[in-house]
Amino acid sequence: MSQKSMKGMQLAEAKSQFIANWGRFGSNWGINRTMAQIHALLLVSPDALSADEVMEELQISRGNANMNLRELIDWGLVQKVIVAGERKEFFTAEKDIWKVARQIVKERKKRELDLMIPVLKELSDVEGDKKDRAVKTFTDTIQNIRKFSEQADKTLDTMIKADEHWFWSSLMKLFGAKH
Amino acid sequence: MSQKSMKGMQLAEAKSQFIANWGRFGSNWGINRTMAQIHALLLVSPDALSADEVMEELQISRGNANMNLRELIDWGLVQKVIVAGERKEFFTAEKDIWKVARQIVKERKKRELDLMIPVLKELSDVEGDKKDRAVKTFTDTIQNIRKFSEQADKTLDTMIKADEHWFWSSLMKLFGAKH
DNA sequence: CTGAACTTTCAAAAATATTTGAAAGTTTGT
DNA sequence: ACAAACTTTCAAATATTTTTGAAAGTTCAG
Repeated sequence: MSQKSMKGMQLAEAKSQFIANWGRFGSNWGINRTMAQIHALLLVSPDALSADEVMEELQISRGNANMNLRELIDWGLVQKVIVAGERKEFFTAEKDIWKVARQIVKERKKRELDLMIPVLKELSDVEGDKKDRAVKTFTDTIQNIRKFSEQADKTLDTMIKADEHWFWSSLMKLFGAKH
Repeated sequence: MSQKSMKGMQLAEAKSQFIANWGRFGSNWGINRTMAQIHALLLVSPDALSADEVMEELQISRGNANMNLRELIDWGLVQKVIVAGERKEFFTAEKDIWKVARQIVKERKKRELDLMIPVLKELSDVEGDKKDRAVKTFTDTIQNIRKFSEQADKTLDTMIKADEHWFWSSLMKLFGAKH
């Protein structure tokens, strides 16, 4: 790789760095590396890309491209675009990161928190003597997690509906006021 | 007593359900299943457990238990406990979920956001004609992600330092007022 | 110092997840 | 209806992650 310079790098290099990094971090987020890379590629592409262009750019197979594009659509992060006069499908990603983050929060809440809350409710009323330390620790911990989850549930719902400017400026006012 | 009742399940079953679920969800969070299961086990154990007890309860090998306990300590979620008169080490987990969540946010921020921000900074000043749509889309998207990340960085720092009651009640006041 | 008790390491095995590519399926223009 | 253009499927191959367990390392009481 090139040495660090005062000037920025060329677009092609910057793009592949971005794709590599987005892919690396994506895998900590329950999203697989290729999916995150396709997402990154579409995020920085001015125009919608075809499956072939994605395959070519990322050097992946047709099946892989198809499957991950489908999953990105499923997550609401990518849309199909119909181009007049073209037979094949094109794909484009929402570029406003606030909307992307909101969408991810929305989907993860649906896939995780909304499934966990009923389980916690079920586990809340375990049988047994409340004087038994094992029972007490169990019920206290579950109750604590449950309260936390319900609080988080409400907060995330608010965020999902929020406008970016209102959200950040409210938080900043609030948190700034504290010190 | 009664086999089928409206009442909750027995402790042993509830415990294993909780461990299984915490493990299942943990894997969406950059934490592996066994690590999350050990964490769950310690969360509901009134006393600190030895490595042997963890191995026995979760039916895992010594190496696996050792490695995942070490990683949990690394994440700041589990501590070693010295028990007077005992030679072996015992392990215990913080049970206050607010503290657990704060610790997870702190670590993930350190491992992800704090690494991503400098990369975005580097990618911000790509060379090239700003009239070129490819260049413009790239720089705009990176800039957008960067702004978002810096905003999130500040907000998470506030949360990491916050007291639970203050945090939730502030958010509720704020968000409740909006409707 | 010695050996029992305990912890850590790590190469090989097992389990999981991802990717490939060719065949099957679908759509559309003529 | 036909066939070219395109998309989807999925079983097999690959890659990655996790787990095992025995050996090496450490600690400590006597």
